[in-house]
Amino acid sequence: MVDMSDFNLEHFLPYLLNQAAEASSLAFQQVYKDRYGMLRNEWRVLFHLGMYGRMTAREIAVKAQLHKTKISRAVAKLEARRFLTRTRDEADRRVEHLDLTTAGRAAFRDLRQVAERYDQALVDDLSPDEAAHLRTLLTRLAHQRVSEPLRRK
Amino acid sequence: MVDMSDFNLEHFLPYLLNQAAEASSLAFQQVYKDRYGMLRNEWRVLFHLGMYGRMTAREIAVKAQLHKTKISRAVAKLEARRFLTRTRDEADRRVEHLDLTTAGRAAFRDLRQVAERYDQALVDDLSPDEAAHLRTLLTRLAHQRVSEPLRRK
DNA sequence: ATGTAATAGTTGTATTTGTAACCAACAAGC
DNA sequence: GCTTGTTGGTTACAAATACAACTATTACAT
Repeated sequence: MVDMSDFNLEHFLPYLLNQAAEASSLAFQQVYKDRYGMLRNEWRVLFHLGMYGRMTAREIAVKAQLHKTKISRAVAKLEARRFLTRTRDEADRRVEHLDLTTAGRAAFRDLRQVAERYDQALVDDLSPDEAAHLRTLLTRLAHQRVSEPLRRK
Repeated sequence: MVDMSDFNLEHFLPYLLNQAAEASSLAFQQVYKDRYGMLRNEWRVLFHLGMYGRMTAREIAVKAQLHKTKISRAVAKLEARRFLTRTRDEADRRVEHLDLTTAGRAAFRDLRQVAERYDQALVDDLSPDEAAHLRTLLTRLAHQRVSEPLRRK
């Protein structure tokens, strides 16, 4: 038999993860967009600074696994909207340190609270163990790098 | 205590799902881009037609949860590259039926094979039960619609 | 039959993104 | 010192996306 395969698109992990990511981000995205006019990358930068305090663009890029141009643009927007300030490092003048302003911290706390409840709602019908396990698996997938099995034939 | 919260960004499901989706798509994306010059939506349309046979744009949009403009553009590109053909429905002349060409089916089979092995590699260090459970949870998340807990305060 | 609404699909325009090239500051070798 | 390479961050331009408005066709109500 030539065309034998039990592949199922609906079960294909990259596809499934994308669908789940998309669906689970949708309503939350609406909140930071409507309340603060933020885009995804701006929200991410805000949360990194809110969670971890002062960071440089590069540190955020590494931690969030985002390209530096995305950070650059997100930072510019957040600065324009007075959610953060930049401080040039005097020892290494290439680097700039980013800090949330009072408004930035307020936005962060507001959105964090939304995120917290939203996350809770997402795992509402899972047992705590199940939810924890899910997060563990996803964390592993998020850091896994596959390259071997893609060579031709 | 004013600013009390045990929220953890790295555990926030929408964030985690996005990271996992991004990471798990990366290498596969490289393949359909390099081999066939396809974008994500084109790959998705190709796979829907490959998996389910003749469909209309709207049917794909519903099944893949994609906006119709994305489908429209992906179909146009796939048609230009001779991976599919359109046939106007004579009974309802608004509708067009999409079919893969021979080249389209060949590309599909090639990529499906890659996808199959790639998926296998992703769950390589999971037990079959664990992998199945993961897919079940993700499927549920992909279809879940949360809206309640986002109202302010 | 005729007017109104709904549906399938496309297109226009403003935003966003991706990629590469870029600038400025530092580091290291000679 | 200079020259070469690296790093932190920005910018330019092409490509991709979102959203609304659009065309064409069908359905439905009167």
